[in-house]
Amino acid sequence: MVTLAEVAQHAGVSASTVSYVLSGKRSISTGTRQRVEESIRELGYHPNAGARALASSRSNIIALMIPLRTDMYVPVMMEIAIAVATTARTHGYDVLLLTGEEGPDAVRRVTGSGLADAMILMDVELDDERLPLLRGTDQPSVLIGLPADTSGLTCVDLDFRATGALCVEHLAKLGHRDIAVIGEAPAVYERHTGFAERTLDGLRSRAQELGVRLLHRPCDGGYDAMAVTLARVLDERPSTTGFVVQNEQAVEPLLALLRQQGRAIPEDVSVVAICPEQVAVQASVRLTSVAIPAQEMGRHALERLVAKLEGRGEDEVVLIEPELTVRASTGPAPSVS
Amino acid sequence: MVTLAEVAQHAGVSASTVSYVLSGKRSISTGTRQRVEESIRELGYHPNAGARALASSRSNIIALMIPLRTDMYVPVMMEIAIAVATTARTHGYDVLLLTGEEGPDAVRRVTGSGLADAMILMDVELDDERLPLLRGTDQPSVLIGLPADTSGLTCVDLDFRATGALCVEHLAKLGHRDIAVIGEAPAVYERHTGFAERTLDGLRSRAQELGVRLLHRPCDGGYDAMAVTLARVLDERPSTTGFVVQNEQAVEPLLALLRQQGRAIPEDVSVVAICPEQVAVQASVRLTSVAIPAQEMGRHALERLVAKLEGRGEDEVVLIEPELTVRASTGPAPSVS
DNA sequence: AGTCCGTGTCGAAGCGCTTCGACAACCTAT
DNA sequence: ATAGGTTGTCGAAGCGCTTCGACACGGACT
Repeated sequence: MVTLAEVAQHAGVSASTVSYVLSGKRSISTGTRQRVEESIRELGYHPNAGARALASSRSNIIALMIPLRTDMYVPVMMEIAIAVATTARTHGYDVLLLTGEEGPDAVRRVTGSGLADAMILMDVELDDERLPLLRGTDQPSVLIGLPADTSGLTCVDLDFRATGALCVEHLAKLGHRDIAVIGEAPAVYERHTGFAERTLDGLRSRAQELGVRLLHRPCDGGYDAMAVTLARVLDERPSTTGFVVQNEQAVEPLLALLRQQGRAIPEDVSVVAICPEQVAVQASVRLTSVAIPAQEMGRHALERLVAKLEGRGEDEVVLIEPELTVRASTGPAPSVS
Repeated sequence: MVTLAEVAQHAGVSASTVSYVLSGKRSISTGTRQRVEESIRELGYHPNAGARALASSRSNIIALMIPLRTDMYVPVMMEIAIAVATTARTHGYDVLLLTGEEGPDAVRRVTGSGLADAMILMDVELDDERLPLLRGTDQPSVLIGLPADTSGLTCVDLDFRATGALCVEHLAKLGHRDIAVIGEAPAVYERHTGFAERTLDGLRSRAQELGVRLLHRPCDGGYDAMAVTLARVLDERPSTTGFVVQNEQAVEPLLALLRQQGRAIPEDVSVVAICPEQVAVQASVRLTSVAIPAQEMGRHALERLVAKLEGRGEDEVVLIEPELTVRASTGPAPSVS
């Protein structure tokens, strides 16, 4: 294990000089700098993380709390996590992975121990129990997702209300007057995860504005659940010609079931999905969809956080503008015959 | 920020005593211990991670390198990562998330800086360039996946060779004599990720033993790729009645396409999948499958690693026994008519 | 010539913890 | 009673780094 002191000796300078070469916090003559850098390379020196953290009270680590539930919108979570991790590296940070399991205690532990300099929370509930802790500490944090009360917090999220509105708009413009919304799993609503409710809000209010009828049903993933839900929907509103699906895991089942019933997409029914790009493209019908920009969310969150760490950047709510991509799953509503 | 010294003062003992209460490395009288513990609670003390790491040269952090590619077997990766993280906590460790992006440098950085005490590598290639580094350091590590040469390494993986064998066996026993294997994406084979090749090995050798004909085709995920692949397979081997699918993303497309061609599952063709339990259960047909035990792999890997950190535990290769669960997608081969 | 300032370097203190050796106090076996 | 062993506690020395103040030096001013 090579130490700063050894590098200093090798380069014929003092330890502090080496430190300043590394941090750039004081000016160093070109000659000295080069000599030091050469020594560092030659000896294969890596600064000791613990010592650094102790002396500077900065760990250069960012904590990322991901939800424990591995059964929901997994690819999105993963993509966000990866985006956070890779972006973090470009700013000199590493990422500590915390699962929701510990709950609020994890926040206490991390801030208390100086393990991380800042944290990113995913899967934020409307009234999340971790929020008071975040407000009560001066450790910077960013939420991915939107709680009910965002005062004093920095949040990054897709604008799900606008997303909902966009979907309705698209279908309405095509002449659909009866739209069914296949929502997330009931558990998601029960947990009051904001995004699902906000999507619904956006759907409903735009539907009302446009005079479109909306029927919303939560739905678990998988074929069986989707079959039951679809049957109920069509029973209650046989005139339904447009679908908005928010549960990734229900997308493919819905398409298959519709097809199976002899309803052609998009001739008889149109389907808009709210899902990652990849799902929309790989589905059995190229889906008109609003993409969930997981990568962008992760990157954004991290960059906001770094800004806060560097003293720039206020608390603010960043809502990413949704974009609807028209593909092959939507078309004009069938004319009433 | 409460320090050890403050706790010591509050409890009326020396700093070292508090430290020993915390670590349990020396015996402490019950009275003293209780007093100290009370002070800790009262003051809300959390040991400083950096100081601890510096003094003890142990960070209590485990690095987890996950693949960068977010488009492949994502749920499996995520589940492993979560299992690693939660299991780590039960042993007092935290998990640092590294993406493959940095490549071998990440290994150098982490071992060099003492950022982590040990590491877990996922997505190991047969001849992975990180392996020499691992062998050259005394930092413990565990691979999830199996490289070509496992000497001096600890590896945890599903026994994919046995998995392949199991699939063929099951189909053969049902009377299928012509089996098509829908493999992972071509890119996976090109990267020489061991598991895909080992599965194929197992499939082939058992097929030969049982006198079954095998046709293997790599296949990207999604409908289009699957459609092309399936057409080729059926063209080349019209007598195919059994399928083994290894690419999660191809499962549903395959089922849909078969159905679309009027081939009933399992009456006309049988399908065995190698995929996470959830995929098998949620598919449009309940799939006979060999589960990829992601959680178990993550937990196992972590526990091996902790064992090594504690001086117990040798280098060894742990192959998890595959289990085939019969569901509704396989049945007797149609009698030749 | 003397003063002032900016630049580059160094020494030393200290971050909060672990751990080693020392030692007082007590208990047991002679 | 005395030697020998436990048991519980303390003080002090670092772990490897950052950072502050000091200072030497040379150039640009009066």
